Amino acid sequence: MSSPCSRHPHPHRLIQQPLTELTEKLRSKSRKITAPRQAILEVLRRHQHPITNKEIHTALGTADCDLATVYRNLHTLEDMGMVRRFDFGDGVARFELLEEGDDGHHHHLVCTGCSAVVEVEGCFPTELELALARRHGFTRVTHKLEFFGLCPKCAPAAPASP
Amino acid sequence: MSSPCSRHPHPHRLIQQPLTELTEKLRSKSRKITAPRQAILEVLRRHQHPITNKEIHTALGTADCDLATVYRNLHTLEDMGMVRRFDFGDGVARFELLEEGDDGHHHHLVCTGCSAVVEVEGCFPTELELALARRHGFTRVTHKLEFFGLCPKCAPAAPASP
DNA sequence: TTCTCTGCAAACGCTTTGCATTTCA
DNA sequence: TGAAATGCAAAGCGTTTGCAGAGAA
Repeated sequence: MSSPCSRHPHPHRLIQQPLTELTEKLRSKSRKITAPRQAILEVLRRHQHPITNKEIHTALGTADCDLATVYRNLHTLEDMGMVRRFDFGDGVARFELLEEGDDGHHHHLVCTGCSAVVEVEGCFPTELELALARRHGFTRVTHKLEFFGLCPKCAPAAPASP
Repeated sequence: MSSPCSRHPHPHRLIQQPLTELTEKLRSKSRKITAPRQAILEVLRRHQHPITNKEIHTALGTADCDLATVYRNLHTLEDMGMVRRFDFGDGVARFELLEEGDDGHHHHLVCTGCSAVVEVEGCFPTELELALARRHGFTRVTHKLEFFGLCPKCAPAAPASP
């Protein structure tokens, strides 16, 4: 890919951060380390693609807590910069745990058939974004970019197309 | 901008299509030309940026119809390819009327302060998208891309930043 | 007359919120 | 003890849907 941006240090989303490191971050901002919160972090740590509140809630299993608590915690974690919100355009928020020092800026290729997700290394070229900002006098410009298509498994089901 | 895509024949969104041409398109697909439908098309024709169902409903004024009718009509128009849906990530669908022959693929720069919208000429380089599709074996790959930032009017309100 | 569309009202799914209670520090 | 977090239930919001009646072809 010709012009990947530099904001993307963790292309494989393998969260190496131990749970203790995560809870430490909570402690440092005087947030309490509760059972639901730890369980939610564990679920996020195990998943390498964005997951919804409901999926998190289901994945909690024994460590079950109220769905509202999941929502509240994801807001908290987002505010603290520990988690990043993604929008696949289906009206449901999805979240990924962030590695230390990663701002989480990256994109996905989502199968419109089976919802399989591939993490994308490329990014909208930064120069284009800067040019755009300059041209219209905007500051603090970012972008949201997601790709959609049919994965190899789902492709045969649909009529031929490039 | 280095690599604009070719799918964007109408950068200024000045809808020149007369209402009769639009209703003709409806007629050709055996959809009825009703008062609410005409009024909705008129509203869309007058607006050069994506607007929400509720905004359309409000803009109807005297030609008022049920909000559900607005929703239903925008689905119909979308299915017919006369309108394109956009998602600014705030959980509300927005629509733009399409010119004949335009598939509506373009992007926006949205002010996070006042919601001002600028239509963007640039696009994610097609070659990158194709490379991405090839690499992961996906077909029919498209993307959703929107830019967000602070417009000149809203910039002073926030602390200095590039 | 037939098929589509509309209004109305109810329901839906995701998300947020108020409040009393519990839990962590 | 005090601040923060939780469970529960209700509400909020955008959107969809069922149904009976109205309207276009």
